[in-house]
Amino acid sequence: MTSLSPLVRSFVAHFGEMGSRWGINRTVGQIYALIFVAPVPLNADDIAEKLEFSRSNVSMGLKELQAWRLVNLRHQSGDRREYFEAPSDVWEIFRTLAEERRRREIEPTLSMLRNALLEDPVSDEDRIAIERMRGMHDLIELTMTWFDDVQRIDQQTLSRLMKMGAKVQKVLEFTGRSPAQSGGKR
Amino acid sequence: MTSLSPLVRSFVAHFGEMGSRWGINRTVGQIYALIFVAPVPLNADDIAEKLEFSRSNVSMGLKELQAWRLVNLRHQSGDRREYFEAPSDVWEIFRTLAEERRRREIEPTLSMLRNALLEDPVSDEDRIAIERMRGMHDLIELTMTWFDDVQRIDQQTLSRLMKMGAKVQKVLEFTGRSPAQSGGKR
DNA sequence: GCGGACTTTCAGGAATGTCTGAAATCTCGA
DNA sequence: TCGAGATTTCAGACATTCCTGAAAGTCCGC
Repeated sequence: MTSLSPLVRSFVAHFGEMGSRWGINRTVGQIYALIFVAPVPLNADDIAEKLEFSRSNVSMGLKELQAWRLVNLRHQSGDRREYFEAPSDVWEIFRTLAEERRRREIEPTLSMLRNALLEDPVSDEDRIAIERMRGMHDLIELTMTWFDDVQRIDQQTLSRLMKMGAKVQKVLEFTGRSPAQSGGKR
Repeated sequence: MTSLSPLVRSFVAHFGEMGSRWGINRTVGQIYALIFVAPVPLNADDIAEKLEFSRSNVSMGLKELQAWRLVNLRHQSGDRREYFEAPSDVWEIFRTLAEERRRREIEPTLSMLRNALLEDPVSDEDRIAIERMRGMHDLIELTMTWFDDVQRIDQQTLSRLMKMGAKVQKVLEFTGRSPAQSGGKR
């Protein structure tokens, strides 16, 4: 196997960088970038060789990517090694990422906030703190409900909706739903 | 100034944790959490005392929060110190965060991808890599355009739209635009 | 149940990132 | 211009995270 083309090299480097800004470690980002642009599934040795990482480092990175459900395993006949590939559909990757982050980070945050909202404020400071937390809780919850809904829309329609952007608002005005009456601001 | 209530303490701790998972350092997360729930603007000494950080650590944290435009400065008459507060509107905080992340991370990524798309593939592998990168580029660009649009919708309408969730799809079917013909897989 | 191909685990060294106190800098009133 | 209060900078101590090679583990055909 030959070494990386400059094109792929720069892509890989960039996602290593991005990964580390998003709380994913650099090598994991690089491994994923490589798998993503590869024309065929790769095995751990391929990756170690191309990125010049130790074999064990690659093993750990792949394990992490599997925990994030970002890679699919393939087997090639007559070869016992495992081959890894990324979904070629970028939407799917984003969706998986969002789901995992939600499970790992958003849900625990929501549950911490819910607990806080049940507390009896022992002071004025607490009372105000709880008020603020409620604002955050409500926004996160609304966003998550919306996200659930949106996930059920098929991709084509979603694409179309997104391209409409703000125009959706116009369409909405025809639905008869009282236009901006009372409305809980905040 | 008395020490933190258990309620606030756990909120602060949680956001320290979250911060470190999102590529923001722990102390910065804690400082922001404290400012967010505080009933009044805080100065650097208040923060250092309540969180038991060194004064200089707080100074650096606040500088970072300012760079992210997440805090507003206040001055109190007869006091030369600077007081910091967070917007009490959580939407505004999220919007600012999204804008900054976009500027710092998404835009550079888009520009790297655009450069890649202009390259002449020197091999089959490159050709496929470019194909994949185009998919990613297009999705990011679509999302960003959509995001721009959505930002222009006022909060109340946006809230209403989000609560509709997938129902928006139904409304769309009345617009005459070919109703989900062919049907996007998945 | 043996041998070999492949993978994972793990202790500890390397690299990175964070936090501090001391000193420098800034700012404003007198 | 001075000086006191307030803030920032920065070198190095400290802490965390990452990465590696060696060793152990797993799996399968025979």
